[in-house]
Amino acid sequence: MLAAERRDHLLGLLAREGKIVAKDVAAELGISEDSVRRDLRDLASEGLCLRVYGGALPVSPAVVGYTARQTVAPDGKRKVASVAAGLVRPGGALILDGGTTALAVARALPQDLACTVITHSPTIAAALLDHPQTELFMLGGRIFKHSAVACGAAAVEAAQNVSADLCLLGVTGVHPEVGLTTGDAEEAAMKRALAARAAETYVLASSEKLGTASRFRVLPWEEISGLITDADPHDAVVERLTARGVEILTTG
Amino acid sequence: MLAAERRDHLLGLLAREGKIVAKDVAAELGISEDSVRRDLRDLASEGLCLRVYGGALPVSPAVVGYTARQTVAPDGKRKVASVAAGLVRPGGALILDGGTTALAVARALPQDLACTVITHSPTIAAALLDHPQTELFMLGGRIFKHSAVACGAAAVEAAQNVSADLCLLGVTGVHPEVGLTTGDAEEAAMKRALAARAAETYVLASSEKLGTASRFRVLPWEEISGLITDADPHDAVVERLTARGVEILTTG
DNA sequence: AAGATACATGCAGAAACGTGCAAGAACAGG
DNA sequence: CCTGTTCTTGCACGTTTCTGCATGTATCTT
Repeated sequence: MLAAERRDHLLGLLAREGKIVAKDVAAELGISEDSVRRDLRDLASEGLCLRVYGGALPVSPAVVGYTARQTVAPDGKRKVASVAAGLVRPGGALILDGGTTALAVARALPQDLACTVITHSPTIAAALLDHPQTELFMLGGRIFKHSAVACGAAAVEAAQNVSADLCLLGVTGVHPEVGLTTGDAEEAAMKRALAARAAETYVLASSEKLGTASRFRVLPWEEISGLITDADPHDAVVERLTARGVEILTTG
Repeated sequence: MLAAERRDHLLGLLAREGKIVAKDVAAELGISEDSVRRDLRDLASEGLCLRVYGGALPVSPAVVGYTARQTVAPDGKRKVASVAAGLVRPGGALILDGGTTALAVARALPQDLACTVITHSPTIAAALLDHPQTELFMLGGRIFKHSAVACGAAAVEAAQNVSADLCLLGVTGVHPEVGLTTGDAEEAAMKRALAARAAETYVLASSEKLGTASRFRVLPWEEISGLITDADPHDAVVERLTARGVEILTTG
């Protein structure tokens, strides 16, 4: 059994059954539980699954379900979200990506802020329903379960018809050389489409994502305006990015 | 059974039935009451449920906010939803309208039903994210706050590109002569667009809507396949509708 | 007030985890 | 073809986490 084959099997299982039990898979494939755990750890680090005690679950950041449902985002994400929310101008238009950090941004927006929010995430749209002054525009399309956002041809096409002042993107990996990456090709394409429709694009990246890279590139550094992170300004990765001319907004 | 899976089960139960009895769940899942209590304590500490003596209750929607987790539908709506959910065939495609009754239908769909659901409601999309077998398609457009669904030109246009076996519509008024009505012109247009894309259209109407009418007409009786209601089959309005040749599905 | 039920806590066995290590396979270069 | 390197895999070990039971306490019901 090839390693890649095994990973595919795991991802298939995750999509089909909605969960992976390390012990069962090990028995089924006749390999050690250690290998399964190693694979799951790798997949999780690429943002393709969510590791839990005993196995793994589909990565569904904002999904109603399982433990991924953090009502209260961890401290780092909240701070990043709060800085990002500060970039939104009254009367302006914001394109908001999916994911937990973006959801935290939606929650951090003042209740009575009068602006337009464009999103492809039903979760974020639902979260903004109680902002009476906020004009909401939903980009439709096929919903990708693992990321809980609309992706694919229809969604990308829908994105062509909007434009905004600011785009806030969440990603899986932030790497000085590789750029911004994510674990799914369709998602990457969608994020590109979103970024292309805004005058400025900022990336939301809590510190644990710095220095990591996933399979699919979203954008090179040249095409983004800046990075919002809770990492230390003297962090090695942050300094390499600064040297590359990337504007860094920290939560300090 | 994964610990995370158990927690999800609890949250699902909370959303579906509006309460959790620790003893019952323990028996149902074949685990100790202590584990259930521990889980409930954890969930409560995250603000995901309200711990009470003997079990737990959902937290108020205002607190959780972002998810579809509003209070449980009243009994009548739940019964209507359950009948409606029974119309959905595995492998089929369903167009699901917005509104509380439609949301109840979404919740009543079996967790592992393999079908396609097309909706213009972010709330309903969010509610179906944890159905791994369900293909979700979101119709985008401007979100109308009072009804929390996408309406308007973009949404109607998006609807032109889909088709389904079944459309389930919620309305505000159900009147033997006037037909189906709702309070907003854009919503009415959207509902018409949805109905036009399905082979069959059924209307969801809890009994309190029978005999009432709102300002804008959605569809005349000729264009719908039937009505799903919890009203008595001998109700005056129901009998008038039967006389007009409308198929009535009751919850009895 | 008393019995019943639910609860928190401590504890022990079990299960899952991470790490280091060694055997083996795949690979590159000589 | 041989050799050294790298990567993968499974095992062993100590650690952490989970789960069910027992105990004593709090809360509800009658």
